[in-house]
Amino acid sequence: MVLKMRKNRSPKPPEPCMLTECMQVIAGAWAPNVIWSLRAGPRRFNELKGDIPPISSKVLSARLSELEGRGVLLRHVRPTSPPSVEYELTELGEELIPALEAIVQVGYKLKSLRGYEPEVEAAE
Amino acid sequence: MVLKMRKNRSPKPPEPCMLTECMQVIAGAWAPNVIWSLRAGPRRFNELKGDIPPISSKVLSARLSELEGRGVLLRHVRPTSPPSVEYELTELGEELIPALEAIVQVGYKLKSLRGYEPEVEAAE
DNA sequence: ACAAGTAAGTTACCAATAGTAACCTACATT
DNA sequence: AATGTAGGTTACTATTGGTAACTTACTTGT
Repeated sequence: MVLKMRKNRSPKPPEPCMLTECMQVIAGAWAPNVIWSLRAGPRRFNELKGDIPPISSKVLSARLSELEGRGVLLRHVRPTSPPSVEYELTELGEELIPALEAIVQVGYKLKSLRGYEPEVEAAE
Repeated sequence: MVLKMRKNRSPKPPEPCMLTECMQVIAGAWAPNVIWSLRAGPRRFNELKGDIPPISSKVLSARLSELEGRGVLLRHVRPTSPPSVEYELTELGEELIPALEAIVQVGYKLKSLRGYEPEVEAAE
């Protein structure tokens, strides 16, 4: 018995594109966390680094300038000494919050679905 | 004038962890697209590859076995000739759909925010 | 006066992940 | 016999991420 490939369910898919479209905006390591940390207002470089402990300066720096380039956040240098830099979400950046909230909700649900920790035992 | 670092807004952050928690489940290239393609029912390897054109066999294969390992989807071999393989979302996998829907919604919103809003399907 | 601290990064180096293209097995059709 | 199909794997390269040390210019502590 030979199989035939089923057609694409969406022959000229409009939606997968939209998924990819949005995913590209929040792409890159820790990008969602950065946006999430900024949701309640402006935040400085080292504050963000403290909010997201396992992130390094290098990656945070890279992510911030990418997100700035994509119009998700603004970089604002303040004339303190030493100079400090504040980042804040743009209007576009704020559009992303509902999606991140949905992801956080799933986070909680996954925890309760699993119920227990799938800790790996020995056996290598 | 010297600055003091503001405290973490969430001193023992429960929510950033939940974000990361869920993001790890959908991590890896094209993982959200794979889940999205499976949302309406089971799908075979080459069908998925057709749904997500720029994905390669290698990456699709890697993503599918990771997602299987995380309990997001099931792999089911059917005794056709040549053997065919169907993938389908588990209950856990279905929990992710609302978050992906939220991301898709943002995708649409970004398009209109940016201005180029070609509701017409013209000219490729 | 001089050492140490701070903010916001950058740099060099290495590891992990993703992309590209060729290849594989076993069976079916032409 | 040659070609096609399904579901991958393999080798190789390119891009991304992680670690740790270093930088610049100003401030504070001893």
